[in-house]
Amino acid sequence: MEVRKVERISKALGDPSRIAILQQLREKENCLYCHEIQDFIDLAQPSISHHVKQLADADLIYTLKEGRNVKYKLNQTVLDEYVAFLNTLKV
Amino acid sequence: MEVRKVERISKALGDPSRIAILQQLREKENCLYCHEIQDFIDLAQPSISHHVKQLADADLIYTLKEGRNVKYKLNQTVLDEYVAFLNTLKV
DNA sequence: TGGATATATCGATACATTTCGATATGTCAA
DNA sequence: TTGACATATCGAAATGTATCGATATATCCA
Repeated sequence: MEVRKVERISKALGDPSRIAILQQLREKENCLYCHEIQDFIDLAQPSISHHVKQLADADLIYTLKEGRNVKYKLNQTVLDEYVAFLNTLKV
Repeated sequence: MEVRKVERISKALGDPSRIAILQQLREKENCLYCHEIQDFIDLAQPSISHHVKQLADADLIYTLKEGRNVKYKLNQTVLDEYVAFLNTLKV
């Protein structure tokens, strides 16, 4: 994995709201709707939109449009590749 | 692992200079001296000092004083714990 | 069609991080 | 002891990120 990509993913993971989104995504069996995020993150709607964009731009999540709703799923491949990179740092 | 800690580690990993330091630490068989960092990172000395501090504050590296030199080692336990946390995000 | 709902974008402000020169601290060696 | 070296800290400037209100866009439904 490219260093630039590792940087992007690490930055995306470096925020409590975004970590919470990923954790909730896991809780919801990998199917989280955008409007559900307001239930557990106390931020204005544009801020939430900003955070999911960071996660999507880092390819950590897929975004799937369903009418006027947006559904998210974890991109497990990218997460695995990130973990694989981290493991190469070990001796 | 606490979310606050995950955030700290992720932020530490979210910078190309700090990634380079960890990669070089790996290259050097887990024994990197502070003054060696200037050989592969083109930043002023205080900036390098700042970056290793971020890594140390995140517990990703140990710092060992040897006279006027400082030696770094990877904290493999913390890296493993971080990876373990990332794996809990998977379904 | 028109009003309501869901999400994204814009522009501004506040806050955090990076970077550096200057300087402090600590250690070695002559 | 003194001078040179290695690293850390400080303070300031530049840059990047988070947050919000306002507004745009797209979709649904009555």
